[in-house]
Amino acid sequence: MATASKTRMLTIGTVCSLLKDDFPDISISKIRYLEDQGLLAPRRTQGGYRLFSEDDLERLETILRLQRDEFLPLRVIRQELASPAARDRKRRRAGLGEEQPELDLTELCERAGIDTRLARELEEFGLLAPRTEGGEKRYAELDADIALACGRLAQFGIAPRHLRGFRTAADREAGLIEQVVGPSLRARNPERRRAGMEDLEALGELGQGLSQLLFWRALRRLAST
Amino acid sequence: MATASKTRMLTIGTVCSLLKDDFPDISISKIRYLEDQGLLAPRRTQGGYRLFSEDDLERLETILRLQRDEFLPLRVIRQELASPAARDRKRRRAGLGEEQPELDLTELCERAGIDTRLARELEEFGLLAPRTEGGEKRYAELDADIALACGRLAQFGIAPRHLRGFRTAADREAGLIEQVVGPSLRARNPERRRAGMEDLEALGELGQGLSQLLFWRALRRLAST
DNA sequence: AGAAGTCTCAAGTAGAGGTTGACCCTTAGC
DNA sequence: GCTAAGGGTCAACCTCTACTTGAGACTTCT
Repeated sequence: MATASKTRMLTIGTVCSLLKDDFPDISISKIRYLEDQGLLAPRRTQGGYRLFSEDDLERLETILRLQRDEFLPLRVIRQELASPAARDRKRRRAGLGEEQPELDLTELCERAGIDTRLARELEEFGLLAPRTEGGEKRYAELDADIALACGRLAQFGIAPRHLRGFRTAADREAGLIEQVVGPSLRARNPERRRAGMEDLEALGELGQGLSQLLFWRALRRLAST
Repeated sequence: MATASKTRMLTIGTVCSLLKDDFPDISISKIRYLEDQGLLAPRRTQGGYRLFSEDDLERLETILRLQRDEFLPLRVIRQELASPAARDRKRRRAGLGEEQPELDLTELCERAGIDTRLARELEEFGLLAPRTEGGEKRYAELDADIALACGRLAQFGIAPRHLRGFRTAADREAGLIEQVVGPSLRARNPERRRAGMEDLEALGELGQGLSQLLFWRALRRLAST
């Protein structure tokens, strides 16, 4: 009886109360129903009690999130979860970014009005993200704009390492949006993918607008003290 | 009977057969039902016949698409379509130091098109920051814009608690700038304070631009996988 | 041993999303 | 002006999803 007794297993009631915070309308009978519909398959004790692993718990959370936030019907959620095929494979360079011309380091520095030392530093802190191609770094146009902004900030005494936080914040915010539109973007239905791109665009605008407003408010508070 | 007879208007049966190709399960009764549910509002003849404009047709297509491909319930589609009233890009960004009129909760909710429950939630997570004055909460104009953005994000299933990160990021970024200009702003010398405000403004723009660019880059990466 | 928790299975419920039918009115074409 | 084809409302009905409830029996914990 060695196998898997290590990892903590949860009974249905425990699972239910754990999720009650995030999903107030969970219930024991609902969990059973979801199993009945083929969305969950918890282990069982010899006596027939359901035992939920951490993975089961996570899966259940995903189900509830898709249901609550994406309004997906269970039938669709089942499909979504059944196909881990959504993982990569597709080197589709679609949409949002049409193919952009790329720059090398010298061009970037010239465009941004910075020196290579600063560029190297920016790269070190993840503010520039070139792709390497045959030993050569290639920068997107966007990176030049980023470098320009950073260069000007540097003139105020704000070094790249201070700016790392900007990047991680942007990444986190994008990650949030990913959670929302990711499934659509990876959908098999091309119409749904297109809609996903549209949502991505809209959410991007909204998110950008929001952080802009919040940032501005914080600054104003700063100004008025 | 001169008015508006120029643009071609369609009867319900025509609309129905036009859409039959793309949406086989459309029906006259369904269109009527959608109107009943407040999703459509076609004009009427004196006799009471529905008359659909091209815009109505487009709107109907959108509804059917959202329903079929995104599985959105009508209630959500209605919201979705009702909101783009927020279309106006307000570049209004009054100077940092200026006095702004304030709003109370009701006004805020109305301006942002959200309900008080959401407003309360936003406040809970620090996205709205009213000042309390004699037991009354007073919101800045900026808060209304923030609430508007959050409301729209909520329609995408992004709840206030997911947005807390946006605020903390904005605060951290503002804090960074504070470190640079803070001393000037608190200086006794008014000339130096003025210069500090100018720097604050410039740094604000730069910081905002930077996080915008970084966010955009992260999204593009998302779009191209 | 006993209380608290869980099991299954059948039946019931609430709401979304329409459909159907009865009955009457409009509109376009002759 | 007549008439056929199409449209209007309204109430009742229907189907499907997503659960809930209750009865009766079993399991687990202490």
